[in-house]
Amino acid sequence: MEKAENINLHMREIEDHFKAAISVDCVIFGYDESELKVLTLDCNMDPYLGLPSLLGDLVKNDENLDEAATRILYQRTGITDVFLEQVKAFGELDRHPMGRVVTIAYYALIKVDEYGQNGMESKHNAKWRTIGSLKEMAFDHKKILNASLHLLRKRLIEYPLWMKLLPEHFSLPELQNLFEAVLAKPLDKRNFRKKISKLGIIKEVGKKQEDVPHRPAKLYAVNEKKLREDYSFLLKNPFVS
Amino acid sequence: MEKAENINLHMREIEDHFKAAISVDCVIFGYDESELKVLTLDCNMDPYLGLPSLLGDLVKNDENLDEAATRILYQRTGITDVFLEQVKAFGELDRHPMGRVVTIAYYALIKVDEYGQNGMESKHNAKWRTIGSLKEMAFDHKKILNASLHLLRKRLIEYPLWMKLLPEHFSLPELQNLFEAVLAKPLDKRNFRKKISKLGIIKEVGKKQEDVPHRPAKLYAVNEKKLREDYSFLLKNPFVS
DNA sequence: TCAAAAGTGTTCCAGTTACACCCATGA
DNA sequence: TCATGGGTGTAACTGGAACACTTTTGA
Repeated sequence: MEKAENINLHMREIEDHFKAAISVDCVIFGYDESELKVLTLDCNMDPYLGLPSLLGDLVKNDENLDEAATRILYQRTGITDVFLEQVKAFGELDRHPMGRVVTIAYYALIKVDEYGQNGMESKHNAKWRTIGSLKEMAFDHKKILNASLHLLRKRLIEYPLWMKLLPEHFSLPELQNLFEAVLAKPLDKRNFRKKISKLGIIKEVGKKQEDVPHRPAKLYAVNEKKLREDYSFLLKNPFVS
Repeated sequence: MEKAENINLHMREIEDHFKAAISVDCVIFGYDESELKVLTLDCNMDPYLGLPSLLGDLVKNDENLDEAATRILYQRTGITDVFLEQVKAFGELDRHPMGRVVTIAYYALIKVDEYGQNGMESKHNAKWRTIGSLKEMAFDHKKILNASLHLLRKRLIEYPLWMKLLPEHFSLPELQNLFEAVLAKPLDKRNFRKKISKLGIIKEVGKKQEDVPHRPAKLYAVNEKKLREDYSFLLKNPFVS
């Protein structure tokens, strides 16, 4: 009796209670020209007109949060098979001028060369901007970006996530530049190479850089076999376990 | 013109769009009798009748997520000044039988002795259960617990969060037991003591255990001065930076 | 032959692990 | 005096940090 009342009360609460819109915002990281970049739009909403914003959308009623993030990525970039991980929820009262919108932040890692091939950048008005150039952003997106970058730095040290940002063939100097760009600090070349080679998850492809005005670097690719043995979750499931 | 339309479209989307209820669920950790425990309720909702559940509530329209978590803690335990950190959002479609409820998980660390003094346990029907005993839980709360425990383990290694779980005066064996309970693995006594003493954030209080049938252990307390120097954020702001 | 970046090993220090015995207390 | 857990140091190992010169290519 009392229990049934409790349940009814609870049902009513959910039915009648203030409900908020739920959105997903994606911090889409790319690595290009030795710099870490984020895909942004120009905000078209007061009072943030013209400021860079992340790519986001409201969550639909038939998709869970991961699916919403995947959909947004696909709609905005045409890319599937993306590495995505949830960062956290942001729910300040005043974070959205149109009302209460709680947003779930995700970060994504994509290969800029594949994205560029689809020619999606101009189609969707999305712009790659370097991390350093993003001083002011729309909504609380700067806060979201900072939290995402913080997480990315931790993840990059723990897991070989860099493979999600690089083209199929890459050189060790490129890889080191990527680390330096993400971690925002210089690394020792010899120590870096030692650490990478001990991981054993890259292999030479027998090619070299071309058209460079200096000694060309050897090119490497991810060693899928070794990767499967040590980090199978990175292949199977795009979401870090 | 086009922009204004866009904004109107966006407003309408937020106004009209499917909105979900947003809740906060708290994984309240406590340490007692050499075991890591979680504060739970008995679920009174089908189909989870009688299963242990976390303490949660819907988020109100005038509070942000952190405030909601703090309020839930206070209402359920009477404790203020709690250490809280967001874990992540959980938003599976079928996670709540009454409809779409996206929940934001937090974990909290409280001192069981203070909580017990308030006599809140019986008043609120909340029960301390050991981690090991929680095999099946209501909703997706087992998943939430696992994610929270995972985060706690990482945090405990990085920061002296254990001070949030221990009484004012504690012994080194107690502290080591806490680590072993959270990490679920045995630690070497001498190495453990070396590491703790090198941190320099605890000091002897000049007392010993009483009423133990063996050599009594020395009691320690947190060295607030050193803590302020090294981890001021743990005192100022309950949320990990 | 020069400029520019690629590539390569060794030494040192610090932090982690492994390990065994004596001590203080109450019964 | 015995049982129980508290308290202590050292040696080997491992991972990270510092560091400078030779090689390969295109211009």
